[in-house]
Amino acid sequence: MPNVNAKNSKSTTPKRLTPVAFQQAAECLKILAHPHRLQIVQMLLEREYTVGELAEECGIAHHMASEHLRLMQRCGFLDHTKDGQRRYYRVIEPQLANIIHCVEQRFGT
Amino acid sequence: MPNVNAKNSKSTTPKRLTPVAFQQAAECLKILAHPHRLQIVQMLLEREYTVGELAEECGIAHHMASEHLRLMQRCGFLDHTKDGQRRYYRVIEPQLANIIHCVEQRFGT
DNA sequence: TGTATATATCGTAAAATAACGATATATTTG
DNA sequence: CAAATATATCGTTATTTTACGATATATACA
Repeated sequence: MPNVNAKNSKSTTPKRLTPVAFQQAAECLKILAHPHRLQIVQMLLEREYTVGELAEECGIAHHMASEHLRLMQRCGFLDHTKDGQRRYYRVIEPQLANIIHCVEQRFGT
Repeated sequence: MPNVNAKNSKSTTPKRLTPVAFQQAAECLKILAHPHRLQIVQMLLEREYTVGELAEECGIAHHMASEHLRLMQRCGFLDHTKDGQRRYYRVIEPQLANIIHCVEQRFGT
């Protein structure tokens, strides 16, 4: 049986992940796997938005948008900047652009 | 305000998705967002495997692997070929390779 | 200071998901 | 045909997720 994940491999090719890594990855993907959260991330990949703007665009209550943003901030997808009463959210996880791109390819048009 | 999703745009750049598309995308991502299913997909991107082989490698009961495979086949991620008692599963959704690559980049090493 | 606005958090109830034992089906082999 | 093997499905229970009203906090502004 070939060892697909040699300990001292110097290659940069993808490797099998540990059970803990799969666990963490699943938790993060689960956060993303929600219609409104996907829409929010897509918008934030374009530019920053406030909680209220995101809520309006998604057609949901403001406190629900706030909750979605809290979840995505907690798992490292997003961060925000305060400006008066407003909070401007933005994407900080680099892989999100690529994942949303996959979603657009698969479900767009 | 710029129109980011012009009806007659000829560009191939990503577009905002419809609510239904976000819904479908979320359902598919939810299927993927499970530690054992992620591991199964990673293995199947390498080559075909039987239910039993996948179950052994993941350390789960065979009937659980069967259930994961059924879910992923139902949403169009996988398909299988029968060979006697065995069923060889494989990936048929093209975007899965890229998504797993993102996961490996984010959670690997 | 009082009121409005923007955002966040809490408690709870409904819905979805996950895991598991038991059982079923299909195929191979003796 | 009977037993063994590989896979699939069923029924149930525990856990997680979701949505929502109510409430809280923080800032702006009159």
